[in-house]
Amino acid sequence: MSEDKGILFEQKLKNLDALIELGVNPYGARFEVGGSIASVKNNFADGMKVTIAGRIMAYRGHGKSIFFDIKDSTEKMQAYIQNKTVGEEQFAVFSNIEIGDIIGLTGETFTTRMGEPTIKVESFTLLSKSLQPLPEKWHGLKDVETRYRQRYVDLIVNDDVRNTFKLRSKIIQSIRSFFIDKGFLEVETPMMHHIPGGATARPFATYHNALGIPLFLRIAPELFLKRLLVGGFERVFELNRNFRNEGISRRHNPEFTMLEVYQAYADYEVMMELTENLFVSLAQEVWGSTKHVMSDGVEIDLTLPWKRISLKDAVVEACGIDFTTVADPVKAAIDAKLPVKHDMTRDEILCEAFEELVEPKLYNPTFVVHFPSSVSPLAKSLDSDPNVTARFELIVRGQELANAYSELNDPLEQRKRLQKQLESAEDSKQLDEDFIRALEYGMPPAGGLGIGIDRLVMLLTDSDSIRDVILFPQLKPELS
RNA sequence: GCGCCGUUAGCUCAGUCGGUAGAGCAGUUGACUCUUAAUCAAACGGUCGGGGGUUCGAAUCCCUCACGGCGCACCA
Repeated sequence: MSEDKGILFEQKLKNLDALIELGVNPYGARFEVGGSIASVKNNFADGMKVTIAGRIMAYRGHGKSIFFDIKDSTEKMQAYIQNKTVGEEQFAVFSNIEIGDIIGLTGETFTTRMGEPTIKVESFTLLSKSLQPLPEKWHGLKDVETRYRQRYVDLIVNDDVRNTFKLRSKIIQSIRSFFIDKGFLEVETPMMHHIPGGATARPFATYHNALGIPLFLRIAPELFLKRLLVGGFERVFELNRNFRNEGISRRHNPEFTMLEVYQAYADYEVMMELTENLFVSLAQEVWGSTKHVMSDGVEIDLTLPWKRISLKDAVVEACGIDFTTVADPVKAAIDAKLPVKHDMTRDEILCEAFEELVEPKLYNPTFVVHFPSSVSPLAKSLDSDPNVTARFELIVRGQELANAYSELNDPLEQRKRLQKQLESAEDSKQLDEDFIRALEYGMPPAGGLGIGIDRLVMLLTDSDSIRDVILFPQLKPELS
């Protein structure tokens, strides 16, 4: 005995031995399942012969008969086993089977006196013996740490968690269909980058032994997707993981799922329409409506059209200060009790004011447009005002859910902007020369869009934490 | 990294003023052939997150460490 797994584990090992003693293989193999429990229940009539498989979730023994609940990926239902139906020998085997075990069974449906659809077991096979005790049947598993660390237990026990992840899968599938139906090509670009680009986040660093070079997990796929525009793919999207070496919070996981979409000959306004249509179609699918009352009691209304406001106007509306023209922006910001530093630029203060005063209060979807060019190095500036860009952020429920712009396709301007950004960068960052070279071949004007999928799923499934929509969220190791 | 809160049986939770730890469920044994949070009976189950301190005595007070939650910071 190398490890003490507790008295319950020992007890279950004894039950396992008892089964082996009776000639039962406790870890069965392939089992021909006749159908799901949901299909049995949905087509229920007395006298049907059915074969199902699942995990035993509850057990009510009555001496010479036993009621138990069995659950598969679709649903839970009651089964009934009697010694006279299966014989004394098999009944003895079954009395060593317990909650948590996975079995397959064949039987005939009937309805109990209390009206419960039930399967009268005629034969059964043990498919997997469980050695760990399941959480309590009534209160279930609540401890969030255990729920995240041992998600498998969370999924066994908590149906709402299971449903959230089924919905997540459905949402992602719908997003794929939405873009594929519109002629977009799904592509996969590198996750390991020589030069991390497309965002300013801190990357995870790794090393390739055979090549002898450092590599970085991508912080965004943007620069590669634009290379594909240069290559002649006019509509592309990528739906996959990004990695950012930053703090973890209710809204941040180090690896998260991002959708990036690029459409040649379009612009940021086309991206707005695309975003609106996507969100509305997802809301219809998940909520059955464009409106939904969240668990905090506040209604989210995604009905079109959505509000549009410029960053500058949004800030003026919130605090009455126009940071783009005010004489001393630092002083004005300090007077407005904004947490600014003395070396911040006018644009940075404007963005700070937006994040502090505007963003948290935008509950219903709002396109905030015209971010300063200085903070948007990959976006095209407006012809009418070169200080701001053809860019929007979509804010819903106080969170940024999407970011899009008319892509800067002027290679000379792009080089200048990236160089300027490098000057202010803390650590030694490099300019992605190949990206510039690609632009020099000519990239069609295009609209580009990024959507944080985890946050979108949070919205649609009414989840407060990103950990509730990521199956295995990042935690510190549990070694104690 | 900082602040606040939390960690008691496998699970869900009590634990009073500092006096030596309890319940329900699960598990074990026994009874029971229509139960469904089945019921009844008995026995079992504890490193009170780890370590240190104060005290005659610590789950309880203090320090420290670990992990988690929330907030801040970080994050175009």
